[in-house]
Amino acid sequence: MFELDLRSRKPIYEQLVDRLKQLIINNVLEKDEKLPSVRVLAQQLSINPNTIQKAYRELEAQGYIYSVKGKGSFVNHIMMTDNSAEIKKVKEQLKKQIAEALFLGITIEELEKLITEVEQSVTRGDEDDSSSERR
Amino acid sequence: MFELDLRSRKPIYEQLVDRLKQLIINNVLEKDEKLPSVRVLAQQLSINPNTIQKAYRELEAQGYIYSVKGKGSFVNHIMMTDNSAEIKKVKEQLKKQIAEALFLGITIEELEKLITEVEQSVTRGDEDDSSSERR
DNA sequence: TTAACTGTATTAATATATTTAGTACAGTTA
DNA sequence: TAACTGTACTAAATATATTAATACAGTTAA
Repeated sequence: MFELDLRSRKPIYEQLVDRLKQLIINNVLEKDEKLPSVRVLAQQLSINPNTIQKAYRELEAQGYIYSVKGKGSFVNHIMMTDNSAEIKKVKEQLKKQIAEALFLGITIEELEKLITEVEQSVTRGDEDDSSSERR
Repeated sequence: MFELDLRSRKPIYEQLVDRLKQLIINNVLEKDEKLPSVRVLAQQLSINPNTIQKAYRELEAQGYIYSVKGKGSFVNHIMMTDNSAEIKKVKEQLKKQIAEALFLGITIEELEKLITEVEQSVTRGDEDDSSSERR
């Protein structure tokens, strides 16, 4: 399904959360699509099922997936009823990132270009994972 | 100088780096201004000097401050000669955050409003720390 | 019903990362 | 010289992340 960096200082379960979020956001995983079971995914990635479970639990708490005992975990079809807390968090984080970007010399034009880029790739449903690891 | 959340899962030195970055970016700390010495700040915050040192080392590596043995640590007046790696990192992170924001229902208009907000507060030199703890 | 799958929970052991503590050395300043 | 600065290092303590093993309950299909 994807790769992890076991040597990274970033915890595995956080990598999992980020990666799965991206796949959901970019429509690679469709609404109601079934995710691999904790045991299967653990075997595929050669890590412990508990670590997968921790990631799934976090994704469920953030409203990205829902889990049904005995059936599996699925991509959420509606956003969680109350995501205002999450929205606030993302906005705060964005403000910090934008301030840092401007400080580093990135122009407003570049920032707006980033937005349109992301907007297009998301609506097209691309898997634009510019973060790295293509092999 | 500021507060830390010792109960947070986020390492203290990372909180320090983030907080000091914000102060520098928002011009609360001016160019060439002297930061508190590692020992003094450690005492003020009731944490170990080594933790401060680790944060300062990180800030120096990222080009935000410079340190002179025997004199102290100071806010950098010029950005580091090569911050392209940092710029790339910030851009990647921004793309992820923007994708998440759009997914959560934040509109492009809101994103652009965020940019102008940040841009104005930075150029005005406000300490717009909307993240919290005003007392 | 049974067998094989699912999520979930719990406890213990292990590994890794963070923080503290203590000490030392070198440069600066008055 | 005395008191400040940054920096480096080792060791111990603490916190966090990961693994391992096991158990239980719901689902599905033979």
